Amino acid sequence: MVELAKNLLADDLDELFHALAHAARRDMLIRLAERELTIGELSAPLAMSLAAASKHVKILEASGLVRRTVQGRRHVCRLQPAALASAAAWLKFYERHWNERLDALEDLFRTDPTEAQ
Amino acid sequence: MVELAKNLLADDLDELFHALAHAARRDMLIRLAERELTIGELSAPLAMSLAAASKHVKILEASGLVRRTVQGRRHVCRLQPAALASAAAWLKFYERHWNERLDALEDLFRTDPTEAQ
DNA sequence: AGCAAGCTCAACCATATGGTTGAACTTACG
DNA sequence: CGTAAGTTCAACCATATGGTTGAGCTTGCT
Repeated sequence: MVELAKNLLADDLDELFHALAHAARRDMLIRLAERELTIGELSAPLAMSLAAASKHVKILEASGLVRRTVQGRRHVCRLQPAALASAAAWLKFYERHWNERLDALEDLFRTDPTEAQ
Repeated sequence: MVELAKNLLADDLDELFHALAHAARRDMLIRLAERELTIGELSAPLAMSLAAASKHVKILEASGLVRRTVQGRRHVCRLQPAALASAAAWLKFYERHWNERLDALEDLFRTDPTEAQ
C-alpha cells in the first residue's frame, strides 16, 4: 500500500482528486457502483445537458476512475476501482501518519501540559 | 463512519477534494504532518512566490484541513486531521461498496461466465 | 525612531473549468 | 431507405484557478 502511494505521480493524484471534487462526478461514481450505465443514463438525473454530463464522464475516464466500452450507439461506462484505491491509499498512508502525530501530541499533553502549546 | 460520510455536504466534499487536487497543497499537508509551520516555511521549498503559497494555505484553511494561529507577525499553520478523516471516510465508505461489487462480479464470473459480460 | 521581517491585499494576466447550444455522425429500427 | 436514438464535437460564454508584481500593514529588533 505504501508502494502504491509512493508510485503515484503528482499529476495522477491531481487528476484523481480533481475528478472527485465535483458533486455530479461523485454522484456518477456512486451510481456506477450499482451497475454499468450509459452516458444517457448517467446524465438523466443531473441538472445539466447531456453534453455537459459527457464532459464529466471524460474527466472520470482521464482520471482512470471509469472506463467506457462502445456498444453500438451506446457508450457503456463502468467503474474502475483500482484508481479509486490509489486515492484511498494516499489518504490512508498520510492519515495513519497524522493519527500517529495526534497520538504523540495527546501523549505529550497527558505527561506535560506545558509543552503541548 | 457511515454517518460521517452521509453528513458531509456536497460543497464540503467539493472543497476538500479540490484542496487535495494540487501537488503544492498536498506537499504542504505532508510537511505539516511533521510539525507546525509558518506561511514562510510552507512556501520556501515551493517554486512559487510567497503570495501564491499564501493563497494555497487559504484554500487549505477553507477546506478545514489546516488551521492558522497568528503569533505576532508569524502565521503558524497546523494540520486539522478531522477534515482529512472526512475525505477518507467518504472514500472508505464507497470503496467498501465497490469492493463488494467487485466480489459479486467475480462470483458471477466464477459460477456463470456467460452472464458476466 | 527606524528598519527589516512576515504576511496580506489588490490588480492584473493566462489558462482551465463548467456550462450552453446547434450541427454532425453512427447505429438501430420500421 | 428514412428517421429516431445516443453521443460527440465545436464554438461560445462566464467564472474560477493559479500565478505574478508592487504596495501596504504589523510586529520585532537594535
